Amino acid sequence: MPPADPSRDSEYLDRLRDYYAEARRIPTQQRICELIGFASKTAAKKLLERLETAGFVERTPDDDAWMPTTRFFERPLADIAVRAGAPDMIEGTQGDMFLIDQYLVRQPSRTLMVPVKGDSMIDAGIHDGDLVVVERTKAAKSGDFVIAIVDDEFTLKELILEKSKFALKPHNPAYPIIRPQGQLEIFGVVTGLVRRYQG
Amino acid sequence: MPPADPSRDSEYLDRLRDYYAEARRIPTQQRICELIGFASKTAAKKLLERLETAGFVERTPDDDAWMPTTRFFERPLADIAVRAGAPDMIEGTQGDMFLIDQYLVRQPSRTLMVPVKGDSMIDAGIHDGDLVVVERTKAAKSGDFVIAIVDDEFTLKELILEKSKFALKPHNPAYPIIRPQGQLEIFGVVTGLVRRYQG
DNA sequence: TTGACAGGTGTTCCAGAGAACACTAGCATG
DNA sequence: CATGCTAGTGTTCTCTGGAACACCTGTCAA
Repeated sequence: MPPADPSRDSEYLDRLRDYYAEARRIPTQQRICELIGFASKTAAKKLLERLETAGFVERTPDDDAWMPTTRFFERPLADIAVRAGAPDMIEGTQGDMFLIDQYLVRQPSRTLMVPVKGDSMIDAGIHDGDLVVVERTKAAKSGDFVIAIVDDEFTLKELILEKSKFALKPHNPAYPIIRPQGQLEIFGVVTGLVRRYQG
Repeated sequence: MPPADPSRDSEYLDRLRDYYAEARRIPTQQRICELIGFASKTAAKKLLERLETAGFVERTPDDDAWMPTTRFFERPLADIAVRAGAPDMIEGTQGDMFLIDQYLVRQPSRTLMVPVKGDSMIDAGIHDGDLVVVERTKAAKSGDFVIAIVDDEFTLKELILEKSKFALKPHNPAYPIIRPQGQLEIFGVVTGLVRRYQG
């Protein structure tokens, strides 16, 4: 038997990551045995349980299968605060697509992307040309950035509570606070933002 | 029996997408029945086969399970500039579809995500806690936002040309321009930005 | 009118995925 | 030295996921 190497699991984890990149799922216990060379499924099961306590995988909500956590995809996430030198060890890999999507979108069927027009939210770091991730169902609360419908126009503002009435506050001193007369119609809540530089 | 509705599958697809967002896998035939209301697993199987020909799912390399394709992760892109009233037209599939990852990442193997620390770029709309998309290969040019290595520390600044020498300019008046003595080492070029609101 | 097809229901059957349990070899620790 | 923990092997059992097949019923086209 090989000596107990505490860093061996990270090598195993790499195998699982490679498999996930191809098949987009955590391998079965049987396939883990093939991938790593275990002779017994129990070893695979225990490995998964170790990876669970380490925070790389977790049970599905139905508790009938394993799923990766965000830490599972963590490889291309560089920690610039800690690292000194040795930048080459943090190369990204092919299979890590859809990390961003999963980071931003919780309920796909209720989520859409909305391009930002204008600079009324510039002081909140939301620029013209950015794309905001909008979740339609979410109940908007004071302090949320929302897409509201004012005079048949869509507008992105912060929802605030002013004397127990809702109002829309731009983040740009050049624009006034919007205090709607009747009902304030909220199209959706901004849950994320995406920006692309240079072309 | 309900009338054959050609757009019914897209509603089913939404259920699968929501399930995938939670459990990170295509549901089993049995669970598809629960999610949608099918009484027979065969209906679930045929649905998956339809979605395969439509290009939303495919078989794993081992041909023992279903996995999502890139089309599975497409999000609707709303054009609020056109709007005028009818926001619900965006519900349908007719609008443009859009892949966040593809939008931000051109070369996955050369791309990584870097969390932003500090507020030295706040005036450029880059906040503490944002994630920037960094491409390692790209040749940096004046005007680019770059991750540079200064004194063994990673720092995010704008690369500028000052008297035919490169320097690093923060976008926050509280910080000074960095004029490196010797070689200025560029780790990568910022090609995108991702921000998540509320939790 | 008559197919043919699409989208379902219902049923049977089997492989395999995972749980559970007993057991073992190294390695640390008191 | 005993003790216990960790990371494995090997085995059995159960249950479920999926394939296959027969059948049903609206819709549309010829």
